[in-house]
Amino acid sequence: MTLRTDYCGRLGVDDVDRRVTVCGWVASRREHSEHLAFVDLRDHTGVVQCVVDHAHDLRSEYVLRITGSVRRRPEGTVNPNIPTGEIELHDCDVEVLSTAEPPPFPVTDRTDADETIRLKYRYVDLRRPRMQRNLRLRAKVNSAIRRSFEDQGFVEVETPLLMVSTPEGSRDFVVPSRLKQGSFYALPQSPQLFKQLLMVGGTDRYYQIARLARDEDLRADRQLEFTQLDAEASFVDQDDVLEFVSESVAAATEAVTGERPALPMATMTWEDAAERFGSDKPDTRFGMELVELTPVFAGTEARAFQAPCIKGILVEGEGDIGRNRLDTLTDLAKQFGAKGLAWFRVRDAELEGQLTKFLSDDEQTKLREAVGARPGDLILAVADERRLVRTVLGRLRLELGRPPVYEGGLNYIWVVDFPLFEGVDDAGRPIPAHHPFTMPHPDDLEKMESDPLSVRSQAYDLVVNGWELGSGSVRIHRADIQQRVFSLLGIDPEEAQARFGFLLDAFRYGAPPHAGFAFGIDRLVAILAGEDNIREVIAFPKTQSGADPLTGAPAPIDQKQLDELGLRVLPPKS
RNA sequence: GGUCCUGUGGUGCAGUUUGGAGUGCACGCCGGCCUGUCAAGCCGGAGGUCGCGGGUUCAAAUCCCGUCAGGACCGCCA
Repeated sequence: MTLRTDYCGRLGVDDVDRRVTVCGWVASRREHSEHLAFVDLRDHTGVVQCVVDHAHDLRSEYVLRITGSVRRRPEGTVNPNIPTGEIELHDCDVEVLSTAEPPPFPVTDRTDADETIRLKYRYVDLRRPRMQRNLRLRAKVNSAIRRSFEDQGFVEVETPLLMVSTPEGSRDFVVPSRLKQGSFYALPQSPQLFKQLLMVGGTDRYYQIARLARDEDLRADRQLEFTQLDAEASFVDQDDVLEFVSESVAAATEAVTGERPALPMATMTWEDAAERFGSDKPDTRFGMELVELTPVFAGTEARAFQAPCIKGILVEGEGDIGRNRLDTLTDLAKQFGAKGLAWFRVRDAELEGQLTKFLSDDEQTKLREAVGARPGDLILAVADERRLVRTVLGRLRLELGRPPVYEGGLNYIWVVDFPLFEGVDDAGRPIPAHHPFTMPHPDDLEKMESDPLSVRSQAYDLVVNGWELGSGSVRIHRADIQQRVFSLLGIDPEEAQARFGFLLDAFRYGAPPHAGFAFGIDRLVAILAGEDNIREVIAFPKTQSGADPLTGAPAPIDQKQLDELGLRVLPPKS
């Protein structure tokens, strides 16, 4: 026996003449006189209007239980703006279950209060329809993902929350051990090593909706703790992984939007993404692609263009851009590492810009043709090392043309054939682009030692609207290849044993070929919910400085707790 | 670690450029009136450490320095 018979927002004309009981919060009170008042009662399904004859003591956000009779509203008083606008509850018995202080901010979707206050009073904020919608949308996504993986034969396995700290990757959140003072657990940045162990353990197909933590600085799309769909499968290749992940993402999308994305999802090589979009997470919702200009200026007199690589982008209709804006863009380009930014305002017969006097007529004509410029357009170009040119222009492209992340549909795209290494460190050693267990591309194995930077890997990212949703790879399961990668990275056998010994040991006992993936559920849900910030789809998120205004975390702990852990806190640096 | 933006009754904002009385708008709150509203309406009222500290000045919400908090971004996030 529950306190209610119905939910507010679900009542309609079909319920006319029923005597119903609803529970909820006072969304608004419109008091006409001592003997006529309207109370809108809100629960997570919506609001329903209750005609109450004495409402003076029913204030905003009071928690009420109202029993009343459903009737059609009198002629001329129907409210077409709300789903329950055709009916109302009359002849109401009102029970005050709980009184309430006036809320710190309006509990509506119409205005947004300051986020600190919203987070401090998150329990009030969550009453807003938008937040309830986001929570429920997220639950739908989780459930669709689970169903999809279950249907594809994956088994859910939980992995430890307290694990050993490994030096790779992001900074670990660390938990002191009381039983072994001076030793620490780490919260998982990823279940990576455990899921590979599960493959060695014969699990065949594993998935998990995993909570993870990384002690790095926050962003609109990054929290200290976050949620990922994590999956791994044995005896599969890259295409299999793309297929089962695509299937689950499609199922989640369909559960929310009602529309199933076309499968298979588009793929693009990393090289293509870098060349055309200057990014490994290309936003393909708009054009403004990077145009190769190196041949155009092969023999140029212009010093600024005497560089290994020149690329440009066409900004349509911005030929009248002001000097201020150009200076801002130039500053941005420099911030991204460029030496400068070349710009050309496209006029009818000529180009206007700081470099035109150094360019031949032929070069100017070819430049216009190469980018497809028309009078009134703007051309931006960067000359430098290829890698730098790509990223600088890629970022300028986003700065100039990128719509909000949730606009223009869902552009899922797989980026494949990532390089195995993304440059070299100070000691000249290659830096792994993914992680050191990533399988090189079979066609490139020959080049591993001779030209490591050109070796592709069997690593792949899923990107949507310029957001990296997730990444994965085929893993190395052969000791000889693993050994070659380690030695390229300068990790000798002893060190490898010290760092990943338990995984390498496991592989000695029969490792199946395996591959996997993980994608961020916070990001997926945010985009599906039309939010550009993942905090809006997390019930209790943290601020950019990692604080929770509601609970006060992080906070100092008692001396007694420190003593038990054998810890001493240093005085703050001055 | 860095760059930029923001901080003004409970909420959202204007006022800061060009210093001159806490000056204004909307919502909310309290009281009153009001029998068909729906962000009800009308009348009245209360409510302020202009984030905090210091400086300049006859005078600071406004200018300067520092600091705290929030946000966007760079670095960082294999």
